[in-house]
Parts: sequence; structure tokens; C-alpha cells
Amino acid sequence: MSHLRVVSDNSSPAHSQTETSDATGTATLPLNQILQGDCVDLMNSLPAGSVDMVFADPPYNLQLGGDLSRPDNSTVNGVTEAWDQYDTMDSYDLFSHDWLQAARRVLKEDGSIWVMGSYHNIFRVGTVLQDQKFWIQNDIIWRKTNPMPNFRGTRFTNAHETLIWATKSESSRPTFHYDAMKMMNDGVQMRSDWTLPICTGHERLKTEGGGKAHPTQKPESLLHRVILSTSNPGDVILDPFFGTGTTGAVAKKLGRNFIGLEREHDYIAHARKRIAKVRPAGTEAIKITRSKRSEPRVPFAHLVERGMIDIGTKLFSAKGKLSARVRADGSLATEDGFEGSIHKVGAHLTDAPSCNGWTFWHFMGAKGLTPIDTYRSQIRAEMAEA
Amino acid sequence: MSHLRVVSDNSSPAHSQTETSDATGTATLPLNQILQGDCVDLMNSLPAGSVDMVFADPPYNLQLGGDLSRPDNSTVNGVTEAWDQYDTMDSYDLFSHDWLQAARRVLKEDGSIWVMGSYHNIFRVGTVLQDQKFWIQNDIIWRKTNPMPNFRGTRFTNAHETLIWATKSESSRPTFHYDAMKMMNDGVQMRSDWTLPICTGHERLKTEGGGKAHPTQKPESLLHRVILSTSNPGDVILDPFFGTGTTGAVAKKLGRNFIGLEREHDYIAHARKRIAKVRPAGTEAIKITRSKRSEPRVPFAHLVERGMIDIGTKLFSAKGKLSARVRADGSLATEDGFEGSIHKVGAHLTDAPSCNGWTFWHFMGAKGLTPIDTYRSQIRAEMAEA
DNA sequence: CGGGGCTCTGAATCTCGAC
DNA sequence: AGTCGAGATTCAGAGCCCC
Repeated sequence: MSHLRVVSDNSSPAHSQTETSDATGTATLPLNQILQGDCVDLMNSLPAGSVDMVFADPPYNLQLGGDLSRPDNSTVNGVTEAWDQYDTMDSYDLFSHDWLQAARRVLKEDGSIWVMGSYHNIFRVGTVLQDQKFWIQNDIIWRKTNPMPNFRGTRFTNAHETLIWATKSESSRPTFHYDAMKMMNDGVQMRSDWTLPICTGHERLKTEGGGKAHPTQKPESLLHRVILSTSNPGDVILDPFFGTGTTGAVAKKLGRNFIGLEREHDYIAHARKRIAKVRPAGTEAIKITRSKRSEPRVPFAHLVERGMIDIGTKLFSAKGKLSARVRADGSLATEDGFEGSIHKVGAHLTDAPSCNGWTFWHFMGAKGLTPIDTYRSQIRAEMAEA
Repeated sequence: MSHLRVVSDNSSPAHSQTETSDATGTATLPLNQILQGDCVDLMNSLPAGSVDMVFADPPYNLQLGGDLSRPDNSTVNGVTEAWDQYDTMDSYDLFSHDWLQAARRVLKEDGSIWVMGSYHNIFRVGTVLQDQKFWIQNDIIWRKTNPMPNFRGTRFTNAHETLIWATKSESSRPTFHYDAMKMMNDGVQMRSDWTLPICTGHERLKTEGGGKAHPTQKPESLLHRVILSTSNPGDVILDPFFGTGTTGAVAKKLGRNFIGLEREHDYIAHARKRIAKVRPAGTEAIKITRSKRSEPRVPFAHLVERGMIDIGTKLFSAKGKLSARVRADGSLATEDGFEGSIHKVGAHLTDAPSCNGWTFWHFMGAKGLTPIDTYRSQIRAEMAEA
């Protein structure tokens, strides 16, 4: 990694810059640092399968010239046969192909990649992603509350940008905090359109002359939602087009590690100052609403074993119409002789393909029919204390 | 044009089916008719540069897996039709290339082409468009007010589809009724995101058996806005994937001519009956359903995301006796370990059945304890501007 | 006749871990 | 790698019945 020029980042001890062993223990990562240079070279210098998330806001006003040369000056003739399907391959597609291929290598199998853009480039990027066998999970629309108006009155106001959330393959199982997103959206599923203001005011970094430090600085709110939804505390988030470091600032705030790649020294200087000022939120604060799937499994038989529900107890459906009796091993039996788990018997009686027995079955308590799930919650609470 | 099989359409005299001289006066067009057959063949049989607009809702290549059921165990009726099956992405690209090339030939130099899709196909379509030197004017987001939820809790709700509005070249000067669009949008510029409901109720065409006549019928409101914004009365609008004829119905209503291309006889039969019933609107009646403007719901998490309230901030009841801390997803946590929404935690601490967290919780500001609702008002004001 | 409650449905790449 | 079983999972809106 001798060609890596590591730019020091004044981090707090809680978010220290380190060369940390990765999951495989075979290499190190430059955590919470900004590396100056070409992002493809820099990514290729990192170990494969080492980062949990890639967030990329690639430039789309590239003027690479007509010579179709890559940043490392290798020639286009060396490209693989994958290129053949393109009639009008231009330099932007080459650029996209190269950096996405490098990003693919460093991303973990179950990691998430986010790429954003506008209609100028997002169709190119989306196509390259799919051609490289990335699997799109969602396309997300960032609806700007305060977009730049169309001054000439010749088109619709360009009021949104598109983000693509993808994984390395169809079989990837990415982190997705469904319940936290639902909580964030007032109790209903988070949709694929996000309404957020553009970056203005104090959040917008300025040069000493008072101009914009970066032409396309993204709002921290956008990164907040991206990072919170599809990563975990302690994860490593790589941003190959770091700019003035919005990804790093939000990652630090939310207790994630970042790796920033950026060519321009000016942007790096702004990003360093900015990130140094960020205070990480406490461990408690970055906790989010737990998903039920992550709760420990409790066999129904434990309720019987522990005497919460006696053997022979009659259980009922919510309105009491259907019933079954509890047996010693935690199975249920109906009057017509069907027997099986709480789920199987519920599915049988309702003639459904499946059934969640925990919410389907009720016992007759002092306050009427009560779901057996209340006992499970009780056991889980005890387990949490222990 | 001997291979054209012209399917008669019972049009009113005001909207008669004709073989009309086109602008060049050298050929005729099958106006206000539905032609049965392959859309590429049919388009190639039409004169070049003869239509003012192409609207296309091509197959999306969804690549659905097995059956999907709702949480109540009912089955989702997916798109399983043969016309949406493609062996590979390459074959889909080839298909897109062929029909777009044919569409390009029949479109006038200053005409508009609209293509819609989802993340499954829209990046492919957009890339092919650009490769064929079409010039994108806008990408438009159709935000569905009532999308199908994500039943497994695995992703963000897929709540939108994308439309691309393009012209044949950068120098094209398409029709765009800027002021009409501004009028439709309560006096401010029409944005690139359109909030409209999906096609349901009486508008949705049914088979005799009561099922869907077409699995992907689009709402007339969507076509209304497309046609009104980028065409003139008397224009010719070609739809190569006519289906059950939404484009034709809205074109007739708005005093435009249509040409529908469709392979399936069943769809054509439905479309003919439907369009025959449409009464062309007088110029007076060509007015628009305004977008609904109800007070937008603001999740508490937006305040956190946007940095108005920091993660870990302590919130207080009006007199400061009760408190809880803010977490990253907008949930609150009390010292004794209870967690939930601002409303749930408020209700818990006051032992009440319910609680309006917006007025219950306060942050410590410069002027003492201030209700968090003040921030909600601020966000609503911003959204109202948008 | 109005309102409350119940049912049905929509372009969907929709589970996971143990064995 | 495939199979099997546990068990987690939905929002808006239209239509209809009933009181």
C-alpha cells in the first residue's frame, strides 16, 4: 500500500483512526481517514470483501476527452468482452465500469452499495450495475422540498434525484432495519420516495471567499437515512467520491467507521475540519427499534414446562371460535384429531398455508382472551436481564 | 401497408377514424384506430416523421419468483403474463433497441417520446434512449398515493414508477405547455414528481369473470398530465403497447388523435369498447384535477434526521418532571428501559391510554422548555412551499 | 341516508436457519 | 445444496353490508 497517501483526520478518541484488522484478520483498513488519490487505485489497494457499505455520489459532468483513456493510462483495448454489447460506449460508461468493479471487489457479499445521480447519469450507472450482476433492492427518489426552479420555463422543475440501493448478488442478504424505518415514518412502512430539503444554511460549507466549498454537497439528512437503514454501528462505510465529507460526518455521528477517497486537496481540507467537529452520538442514542426477527426464539413448550400454561389447557382463536388443547410436549391437538405445532394447527384450522401461532392462539385469562405471545414477551424480558 | 390489419374503432363523428394526409402530404395515417400485430412491424409500416408523440409503457421484465402472499394469507395476483418474460437482460435490451429505433423513425423532429418503467427496466430503457441519441428533457416520478405495500418487511415500499420524457435530439424544440402546468399546480411550476393514485374502482377494466382485464392498467390522470403538457389538440399520439387503451381514451377526451398498436386481441376488444364510450371534452372541459393538498404528516424522526434535534437529546414534559432520550430512528427511550414513539412513551410515563407526543414533549432551548411541535410547524411550512 | 366496520386488492425482482 | 419448519409480515382506497 505504499502508494496510499494517508491524510490524517483529527478524530476524537471515541472514533479513532486506526489500521484495524478486518474480518479475515489478514489485512488492515485505514479507518476514519481520507485517502487522497484516484478512487479506483485506492480501492484496489484495499483488501477484498472488507467494507460493509459503499456510498457513492459520482460526478457526472466528466470531461475525460475523446481518447477513452483510463485514469491509470491503461488503454481501452484491454477491456473484457463485456464491452461488446455496447454500441456507443463512451468515456462515462468506462469510468462507471471501472469504479463500480473496484467497489464490487472491496464490498462484502452481504454488503450494500448506494449510488445516486440524476437523469444525466443514473440510467448509465444503473445499467452498469446490473451488467456487473449487482442486484437492485430499491430505487429511491429524493424529493427536494426546495429545488432549483427551472428559470426558462421549458421543462418541469427538476425536483428530485435518484438513488439505487443494490447488493452484490441476488442471494445477498443485506442489513435492513425495517422496524427502525417504520418508526421513522410514523408507524407505516418507509416508502421509496424521501422528501428532504437540499443542503443550505449553516450546513452548507463555504470557502473563505463565501462561495460554495463544493458544488453538490448533499444534506446530512439524506445520509442519515441511508446509513441508519442499511448498516450497523461499527460497520465500515466507503465513499469513493468523498467531496467535503457528508458521508464521513454522518457515519461518525452514528457510530460507523468511514473510509473517504477524494482527489481534490481542497475538498479534503474542508472535510477534515468538518468531521473533526462532529461529536459521535452515544451508544444508547444510536440504538434503534429492534426487529422481532432478531429476538431470541422461544419454543412454545417452554411456556408449558414453566407452568405458565398448563397441560390440557384449551387455547382459542381471537374470537374464540376455534380451539385446541395443549399437550405435554408443547404440541396442540384439535377435537378432530389433528396435531402439530401451534403454527401447524392454526394453519390447519384456518385452512391457510401458514399461521403465526404466537398471535393466533389465546388463553382465557382474568381479562378475557389473551394472546399467548404475552408469555413469550415475559420470557424474553427475563432473558434480556440475564 | 398490406400487412396492416386495421381493427375498426367505433368512434364518434367528432373523432372519426380516418386515413389522413400527414404533414408532408405524402402518405396516410390510420388515425384513431387500433392495429393488431407486432409493434415494430406496424411502426415500420407507418411513414417516417409522422407522429407528434409516442407514449410507451413497455413490459417491465419483472422477473418475479414464486407466489407471494399477504400477511392475511391471501395471494397476490402478480404479473405472470408471457409478454413480460425475457430469457436474459440482453434479449430485453435487444427488444428495447428495436422498438425504440422504430419509434424514433416515425416520430417528428420536434415530437416527444415518453417511456415509463420501474427499476427493473428503466435503467436499460434510459440507456438505450441515450445511445440512440434521444435527448432526455426530464425524468418524471409518479408517486403512488396507494402503492402495494412490501408484505415481507424486506425493503422500502416500492411506491413510485419512473417516466422519461425525451426528444429526438438536443436541438428538438418540443411542445411544452409551461403555463398550463403551472396553473394545474396551484400557480407554481410543475415539478418532476407527480402524486397520483393507481388505477382502481370503476376506472379499472374488468373481465366478464370479474378479474383484471389487464394486469398493469395505468390511471387516466397520469396520461392526462402527459398529453396535456407536451402535445396540442389535433396532434397524433402513437402508443406501441396499447393494452386496454388508456392512452387512446385520454387522447380522445382531450381532442388528440391516437394510433394504438397491440398484439393481444382480448386487450384490443376491451380498448375498443372503452374508447367508444369516451366523449371528447369541449375546450372548456379540459381542466385538471388538482393535486390534493392536505396537511402533510411529519414523522418525529425527520426532526432528528435533519439535525433540528440531536440524537441523545433529553426531552421533557411541560413542567420538566418527566423525561426521555431521543434515539437515532426517532424513537424515545426512558431511564427504566421503555422505548417507543413519542406518543407511546408519553402515554407510558403518564399511564394514559394515549398521548400526543408533539405537544407533550419539550426540548430545552434558549427560551426554556419549548414544544417539539414548533419544529414540525417549520417543516410543514417548507413542504407547503414545495 | 350516513357512518362504521368488514372485505378485497394493487407492475413485487418479498425469510431464515437448522439439519 | 436442498429440504423443512418456525414464524414474521400490509397500506390506501373502493365497495358493500348493516344499523
